[in-house]
Amino acid sequence: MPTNTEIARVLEELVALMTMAEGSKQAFRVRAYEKAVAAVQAMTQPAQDMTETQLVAVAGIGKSTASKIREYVDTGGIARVVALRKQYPPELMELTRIPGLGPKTVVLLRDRLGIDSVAALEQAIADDALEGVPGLGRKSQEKIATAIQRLGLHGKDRRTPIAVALPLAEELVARLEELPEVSRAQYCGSLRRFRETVADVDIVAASNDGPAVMSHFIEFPVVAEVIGHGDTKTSVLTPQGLQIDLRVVKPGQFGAAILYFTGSKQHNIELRQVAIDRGLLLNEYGLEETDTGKVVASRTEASVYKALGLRYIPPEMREGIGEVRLDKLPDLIEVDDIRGDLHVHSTWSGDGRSDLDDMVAAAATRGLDYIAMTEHGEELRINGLTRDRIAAEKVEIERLREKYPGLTILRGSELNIAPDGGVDYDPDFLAGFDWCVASVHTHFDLSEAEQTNRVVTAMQNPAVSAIGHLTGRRIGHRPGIELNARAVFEAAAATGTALEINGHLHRLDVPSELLLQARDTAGLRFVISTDSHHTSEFENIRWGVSNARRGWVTKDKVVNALPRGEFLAFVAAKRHQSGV
DNA sequence: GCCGTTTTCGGCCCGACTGTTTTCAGTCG
Repeated sequence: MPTNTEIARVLEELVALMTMAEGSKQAFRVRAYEKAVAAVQAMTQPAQDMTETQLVAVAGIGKSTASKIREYVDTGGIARVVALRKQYPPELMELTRIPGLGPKTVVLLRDRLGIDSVAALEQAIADDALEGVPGLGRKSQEKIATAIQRLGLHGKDRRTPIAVALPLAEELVARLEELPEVSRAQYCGSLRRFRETVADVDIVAASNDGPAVMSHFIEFPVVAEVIGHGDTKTSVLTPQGLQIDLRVVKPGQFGAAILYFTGSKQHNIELRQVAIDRGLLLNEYGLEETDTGKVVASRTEASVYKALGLRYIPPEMREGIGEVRLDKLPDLIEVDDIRGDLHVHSTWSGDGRSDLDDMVAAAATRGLDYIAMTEHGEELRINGLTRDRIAAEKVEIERLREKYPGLTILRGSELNIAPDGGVDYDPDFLAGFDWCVASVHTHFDLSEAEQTNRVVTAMQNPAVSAIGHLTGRRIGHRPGIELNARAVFEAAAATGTALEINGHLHRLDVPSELLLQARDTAGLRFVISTDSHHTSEFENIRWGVSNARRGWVTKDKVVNALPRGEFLAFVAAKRHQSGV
């Protein structure tokens, strides 16, 4: 039976195919299906269990889409998709990946020249055949030829992991803010919304001299190629093929501009709808009265939301999945709410890079109330600690407890979850730890049922306080393990086991789309951890919190936002239960 | 295709840039 993610995927294919059929991404039918994709992604209930009537009740899903979803669930396919695939085969669809080639041009090329694949297009260019086609000239042919050359290097569908894009964006913003002409700069787009991969980096700069900013920008060392260059908008490529778009607006328009460029597209469309209902016009320069053109708000994002009669919606929530129409926004977790860090390594673990004293000192400096030292369990052969080594570390931890009386140092372990759900050490030895996080580090290729059973079994172990980096994914490198997410959430709630939200930019695990699905699981608790191996990595808490916010995680669900006493009570409750 | 205290038809977000046009279509975000 298909999950919501799979249903959303087939609807996304329908969006692409309909774009060809309609000849435009802006076609109302295309946008309607796009809305339906967002609606399915935002649902917390499995669509496969819903009747057509129930599906139609979901905002953004009408009769036609509902029946297609049922058709997909019941038969494993959608006749309309199959028919459209025949009309627009995958090889032809490949052509739309070439920047500059949209549906109209692709269809035109097929009708005029019989071009139905990238290879055929390359041949046509070699034969100099494109210039005869209406609307295409010498420049178009050259642009397309270059675009094909670097297809794969930066095709429209290539996405860059946030771990690569975020540091680059922060550096570019700092560089822009050093320019005398620039008063402020901010990266926007999906990066600001904290998506785990991005297609490009959008930056907005406030300045009264756009052309000057642009000429500085195209000289930045990171710029390998200039794609487009205007007075207010410039697009460049990095040597790695990542596209950077820079927009310059007047300082007084900065708020409206970053709101617009942060998106998401769907969020913007909904905001503009709200504006229209109020007789207002919203664009990247401001919110103005439609009749008079008088600007109502533009300097800050907050002022625009306020003028629209809305509460400020944090960037991480702006996905157009219902946040605009919420009566009350959730009280999202913030970095300042975090009181402790419960997944920390030192050089006692083979892969630790700062020693125990430095790690504890860094935690104390950050003002944390409690931390858990969670060195790797013995089953992780390269990095894990034997019982003797754990006893030796215990002596050191007791020394540090005296040195830092204001910091509660829990003695723990990051246990390895075996394929059968078992963990390192024996029950008596495990009982000596204060806090254990159990994680999957091996056997990533078991079936969904086996993986689910494995994780649920580990949760039933009274020594396991939390499950570390749930899916084990490495963003851009390794997919996560197959899991029945709903079963895992329910078992975590039932056993009082927290789910870790790992703040490493390479992990961000639990993924935010699963966090969204977990919203209505009663009693489920999270712990936001840095998984630090070096003192500098305590900063990862920012990313863990951002990922949690993307999943609409509220403060009351985060155990390491609890004051020390309440947190210790949560730990004790799990350990005293007999293993449900 | 979806939607509706302006409801069953007629709307549907808005603008920059490019290349090809003599005023605009296509693409993109």
